[in-house]
Amino acid sequence: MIIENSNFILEHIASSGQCFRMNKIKEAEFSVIAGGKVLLLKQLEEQKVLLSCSEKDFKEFWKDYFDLDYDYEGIVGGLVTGEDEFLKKAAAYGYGLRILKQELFETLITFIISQRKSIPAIKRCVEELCQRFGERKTDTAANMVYYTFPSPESLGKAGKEALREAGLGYRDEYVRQTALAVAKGDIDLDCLKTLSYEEALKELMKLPGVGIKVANCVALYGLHQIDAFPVDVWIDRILKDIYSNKFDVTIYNGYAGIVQQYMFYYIRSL
DNA sequence: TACCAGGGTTCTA
DNA sequence: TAGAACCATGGT
Repeated sequence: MIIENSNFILEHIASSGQCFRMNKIKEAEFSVIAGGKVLLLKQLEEQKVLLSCSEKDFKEFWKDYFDLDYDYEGIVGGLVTGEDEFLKKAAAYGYGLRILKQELFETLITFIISQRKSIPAIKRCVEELCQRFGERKTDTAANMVYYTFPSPESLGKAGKEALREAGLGYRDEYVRQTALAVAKGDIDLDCLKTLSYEEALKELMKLPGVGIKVANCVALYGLHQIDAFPVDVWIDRILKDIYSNKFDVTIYNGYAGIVQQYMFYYIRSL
């Protein structure tokens, strides 16, 4: 099926460092694995995308996953015509970026893995985990064999050696213990969705390997707390070098996380 | 070959 | 309480 939507550029979303299982297949064509499904996408025009799924799957899952009901055009347009010179350039450069609504457990584990790793290394590591501990599936429409993201149970009972072989390094125990906590019900991920931003951060940071930065990424990409503003080494450089540590995030109340995403994407291109 | 990566935890002063 | 040291591994 074909959908038309403004501010939806696959190239930018796939390389924005918020999801690690969206890959470029060839020019303008991408695959993404989420929710136990695989989807192929092709950018036909700036506002036109071809999807391999049925209309039913689109309505029930992918539309929400790509947050297609939210008006990014208004926000990004506001930044482009705003007064902040850096954000003007960032918004123009990253036009088409959206904040995905990813599954909570996958977001939690992948961002625990992300610490002190480059994006290509994270993607490789996540794929390795899926192949070792996920479920093997075949999609006839996409003509693809793929692996789902592992369940909390399968990661919780994974051996330390197997996790090391997947390239987790010292994060192996973080992943195992966190997966175990979810599997045993020591933390109720669904319950996090009912909490405020601050309360959710507090709960997330009780988990091993989850500090303030990872918790903010989980809040933004997994809980869709759109005001979350994760500060990693790149954002930290911007706050210091561009804004002399005087950046006022409260100006962007209601969409700070989107601002953060455009900053991150732009600074990495420089 | 060095250096760095969407950091967190623990130790030390 | 703030800052330094340490952690394992892949990409460039």
